[in-house]
Amino acid sequence: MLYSIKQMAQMSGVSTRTLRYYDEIHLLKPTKTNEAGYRFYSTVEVDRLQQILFYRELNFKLSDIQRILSSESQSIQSILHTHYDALVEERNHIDSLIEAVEHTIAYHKGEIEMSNEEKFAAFKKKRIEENENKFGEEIREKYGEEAVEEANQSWMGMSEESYKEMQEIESELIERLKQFNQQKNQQKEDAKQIVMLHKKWLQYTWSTYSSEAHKSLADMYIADERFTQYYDEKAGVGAAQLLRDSILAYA
Amino acid sequence: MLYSIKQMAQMSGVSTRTLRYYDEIHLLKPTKTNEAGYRFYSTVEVDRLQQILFYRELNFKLSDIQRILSSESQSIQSILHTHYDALVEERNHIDSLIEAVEHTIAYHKGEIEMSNEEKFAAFKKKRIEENENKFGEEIREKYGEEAVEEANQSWMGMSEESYKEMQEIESELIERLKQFNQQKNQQKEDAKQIVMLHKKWLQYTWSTYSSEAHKSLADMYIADERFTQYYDEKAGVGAAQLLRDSILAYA
DNA sequence: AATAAAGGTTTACGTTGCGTAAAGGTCAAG
DNA sequence: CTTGACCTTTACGCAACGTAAACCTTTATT
Repeated sequence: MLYSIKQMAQMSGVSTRTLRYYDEIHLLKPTKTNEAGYRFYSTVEVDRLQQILFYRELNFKLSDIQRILSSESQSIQSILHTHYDALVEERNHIDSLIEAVEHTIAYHKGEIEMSNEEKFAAFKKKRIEENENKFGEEIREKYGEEAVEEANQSWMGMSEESYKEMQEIESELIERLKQFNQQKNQQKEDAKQIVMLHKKWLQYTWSTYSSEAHKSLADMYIADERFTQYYDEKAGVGAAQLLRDSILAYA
Repeated sequence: MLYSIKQMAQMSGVSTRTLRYYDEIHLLKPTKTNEAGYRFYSTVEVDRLQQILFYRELNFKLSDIQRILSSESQSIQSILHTHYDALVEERNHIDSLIEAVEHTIAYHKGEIEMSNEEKFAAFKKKRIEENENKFGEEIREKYGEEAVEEANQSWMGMSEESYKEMQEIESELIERLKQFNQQKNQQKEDAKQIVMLHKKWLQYTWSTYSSEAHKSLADMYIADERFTQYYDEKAGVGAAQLLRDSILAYA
């Protein structure tokens, strides 16, 4: 008993396109073909197709099904387990997504009035993520995992008040740097002050301060254009260079 | 402060390709472009990108994100809810998949020694599915939902013994049909016997037998090439036609 | 100022599993 | 001999980019 492609499709509930595709990728070949190229399937292929569809419903990729159907139970086992693990992980992922969407919905409803602290915490978290993406890799290489972790921890632990202080210190630092940058006769004392301010600012997140690390950081300021741009824009062109030199001299 | 595409990418942790793609689909355009075509982004785009990534992590499609970011909270609500429902459904689906894969694993381990009855049940289930795909629609139209349901039920309720009897009856039917088909002088009595056997065979699954339905079914035998092929192959060319005529005459 | 290195651009194919035409042969039936 | 019904191959479309090719700009270095 031979089935035409359409009969085969109707019997199994798939499209003829699917059968041609499976032929194309060598997943399921017809027993024979016509002189005209017509495909014909026997009961052997019907059974194989049933198996394919079984695994397909379990979300297996066709390439995996391919391997399953042409391998010993040994590797079938491992494929099944791998797939199982992937499914479990996916479920966990979706679970967390569901939770997150629930929160988002509640937030949009206005049901969750974010408190100031929560907003601040979210803000800090965002900053850390940004910094991680910006410099995380380089900094970890230079100062090690723990230093970075510690810095992030102290960031997250920082109160809104401390943050304001830190901001103010930075403002002063920049103001001084600006003036210093415009001076004709630059005073040693001014440079020292600036370095002090910068140190103070750093220590808000960098509990294990050392002058070595400070100098090393200063080098990065120049090496990385993003630092340079930041200070040059805020305190005038050359400010980053000036800050670096000052740190190297007086840290 | 303007960011180059690479800076933007590093800050947010996406690839430059992604940013170009988002530009291409009008999801995130740079604030300005160079004479040379270089893209530059401002903090506005940084924030928008953050939002995009937020929703992207929740598995939203980019087209949905597009709509979310450019619509009032009214439609945001509905998009969120739709997405939420989809996620829940997906989780349920995955849960069932996990269960199924567990079973499959156990089966492959040989832990589940399928009893004969279970095997038989699985076999019957498979037959029904095949039949549903083959003829389900047509038969439902002709005989109604209940008739089909009932037939399937009696199928599923059938014991292995009954099934063997049924098989034997079919064997005899086919044997008789074959001989009848080869006879020169076909005897009325032989035809009647054949119809009887077919009726008996039918009644294993068709508890509400009527000669009307039997005749109607006979017409289908000829109309559907799959029936025709089946009987012609088993009992010789012309057997299907013969069976039909007999049924019409003596049912 | 010339050159190398780094970064930018567009174009386009590959991925997964088919759906959906388009253009054109083949086969059984009237 | 002509319909239809069914078959074939070819090929674009989808989602969200990864990857590579070929080539132009900007920045850094000599």
